[in-house]
Amino acid sequence: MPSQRQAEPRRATLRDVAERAGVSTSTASLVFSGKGPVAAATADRVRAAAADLGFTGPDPLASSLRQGRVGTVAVIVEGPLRHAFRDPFALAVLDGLAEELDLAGRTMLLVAQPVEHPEQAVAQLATQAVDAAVFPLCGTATNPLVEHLATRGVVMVGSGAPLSPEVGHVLTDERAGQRLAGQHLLDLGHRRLGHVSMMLRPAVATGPVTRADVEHADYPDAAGRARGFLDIAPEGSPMVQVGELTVGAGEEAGRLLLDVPVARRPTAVVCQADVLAAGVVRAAASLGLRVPDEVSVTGFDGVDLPWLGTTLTTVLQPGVAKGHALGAMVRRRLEGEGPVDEPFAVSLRVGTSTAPPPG
Amino acid sequence: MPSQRQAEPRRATLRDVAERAGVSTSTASLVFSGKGPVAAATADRVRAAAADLGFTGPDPLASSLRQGRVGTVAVIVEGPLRHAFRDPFALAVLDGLAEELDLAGRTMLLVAQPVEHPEQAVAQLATQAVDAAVFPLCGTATNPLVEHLATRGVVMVGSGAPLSPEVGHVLTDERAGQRLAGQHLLDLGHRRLGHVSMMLRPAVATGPVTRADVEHADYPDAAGRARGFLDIAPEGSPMVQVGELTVGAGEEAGRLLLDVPVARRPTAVVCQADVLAAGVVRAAASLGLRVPDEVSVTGFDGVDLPWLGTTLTTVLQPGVAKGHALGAMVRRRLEGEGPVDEPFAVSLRVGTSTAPPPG
DNA sequence: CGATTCGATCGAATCGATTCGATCCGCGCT
DNA sequence: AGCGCGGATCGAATCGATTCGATCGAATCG
Repeated sequence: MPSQRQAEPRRATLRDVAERAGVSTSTASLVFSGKGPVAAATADRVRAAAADLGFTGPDPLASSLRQGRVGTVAVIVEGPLRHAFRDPFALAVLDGLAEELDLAGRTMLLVAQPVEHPEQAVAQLATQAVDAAVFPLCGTATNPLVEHLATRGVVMVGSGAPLSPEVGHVLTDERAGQRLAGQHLLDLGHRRLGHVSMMLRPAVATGPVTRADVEHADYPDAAGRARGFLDIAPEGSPMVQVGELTVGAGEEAGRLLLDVPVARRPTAVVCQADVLAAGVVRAAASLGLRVPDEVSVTGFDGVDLPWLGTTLTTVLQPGVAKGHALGAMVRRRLEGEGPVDEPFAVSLRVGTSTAPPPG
Repeated sequence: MPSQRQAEPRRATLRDVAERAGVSTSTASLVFSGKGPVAAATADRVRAAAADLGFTGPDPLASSLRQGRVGTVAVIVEGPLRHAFRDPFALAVLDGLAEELDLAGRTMLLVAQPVEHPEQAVAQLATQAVDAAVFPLCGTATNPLVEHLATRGVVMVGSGAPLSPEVGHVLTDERAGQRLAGQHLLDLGHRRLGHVSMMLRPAVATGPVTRADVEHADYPDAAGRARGFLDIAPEGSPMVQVGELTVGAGEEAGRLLLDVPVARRPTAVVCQADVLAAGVVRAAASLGLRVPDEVSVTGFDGVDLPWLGTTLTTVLQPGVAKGHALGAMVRRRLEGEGPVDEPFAVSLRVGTSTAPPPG
């Protein structure tokens, strides 16, 4: 191999710049940070020297070390990104968060935490300097990262999980929200309801679940919504959980609920997410059932699914706004506020996917 | 406000640990990095001291400053995340990239670069320490970040853009790839082709475009694919570009091409992306045209669109693999390799969305 | 048994900035 | 003329580690 004999030009430092401008490094520092009074002429000399030397600005590392501020916020996402972000709602939250953090001059460090080995994320984050960590998507109730970050003194913010007194939350009342959708169906006259739940614990397959499964759930948000459904649903209403948050899984779940003798078939299906509801609508179509005439379907989130002919009746939870709220909470916590929980309001949006039951 | 009189416990440092264990900080450092020979007994004492003091490990900032290695790779995404990642292909690339970087112990710093004010990203990145920067989605041909990062000596890798000798690329031969799809249609007997292009420049509206627009395009990938189409398409074939990479925009474009007198209507539409092709399929459906019997449609990427009844005939470009390739190139460049371009192979996958023309 | 070598440990320099307190100078005020 | 003040600048300490070279004792070798 060609021995690269170009004595590595060594990038210019603040000291080089100061020297060239004939000032002390302290003065040069003031020029770039703008924190102290510097004569205009001096400042110009320093800037000229910097330009000559190709000095782009103080080294972020050294600067952060001294100031004790990094400007980076870890964003923890459970599972592979292509799963987590397949849900448009997750994307919306992420986007709102990004906008809000931008405003505060902070950048997102994206950390994908493996579902099977969540502890691996600890090693990954241990070598990264961060001011705060956000759990933007409701994940498991407990998370090995919490202890690590807590002892490091890193501020944590989440949206329902992980559960810990150290984590501040932007909290949706999942239970009441889901009840809203269920009640709407009862009001329309439905009496046979089905439910499609998000994953109640990691690594499950799509299939029926019981009240007991809900009690022992690992994902607080899914459990909360399931409780909301149980609050209003007649005893024995069929419930199915999906293995992943996708239209395909929703369709599979929908078939499980709808492909049964008509006497047992629910006249309405309450889904914990719009993507799942979209799947159920597709399942209904493939079974020759018209929505909403023969089956009503509700979702959760209120995301945009232009390819679905129908506008879903759904529990509206503005994702971008939720991201903003998370970002704002990060900012407040970095300013010294303690870990508090803040409510995030949801509401029912009636679309064209619900109607009175047939007959 | 309650004056917080808890004299800030000051987090333990390596020196504190060393002192408590009765060793020098150099030895303590060796214990944590495992870089030198340390007697087992000594190591245990140090670890015990660390546990007592709640010392989680060396401060990442100080460590990085000394070692000149941060472990962070900036990932630049043009436009709001909810737009960029609405395309499943983009997600797949991101995911592959994340996996590959993880393997190398590096973390992704996600930077959303505003389309209208791309220069704002410079300020954002200027305060962040990064080892490398990746442009995983083919963006505009030029980017203000390139100059900034180049003078900082940050390694850059992209997938087709920005165009600069400093940036190494994982390169899809867009033109040849798109030609594959076009040729397939010609072979089937089609003679009237239409084309749906991705954005040829930032901030455009969905609408017709000409050969000249292709020449002056700002997005190399869209331009390349358009050239591939032009290579094989009969003179005067209608072309439309979309304003955003979504199914909705594709549908709009599809209507523009297909909602015309039958004599002028293309019998096949070549699309630059699967999401756009999906939109065209929907447009055809809403116009009462059967796919593929009355209209053939081809896509690009080969992503999973379970909700679309059809399997698209498409130019297969495995996204996760491309992400891996990008990550691998980052690693090699950080090991000293220069900025080279590496080809990324694509192939035609024949699905159920193409057939011989009617009649 | 003296010379070597090796393993374990330490001291000090270094990475590249920020910031506190001190110094210097010129100006206005009395 | 003397005093005080504030703007501009500088020197030195500091942030929290890593690493190079030196030291020292014990084990190995001839």
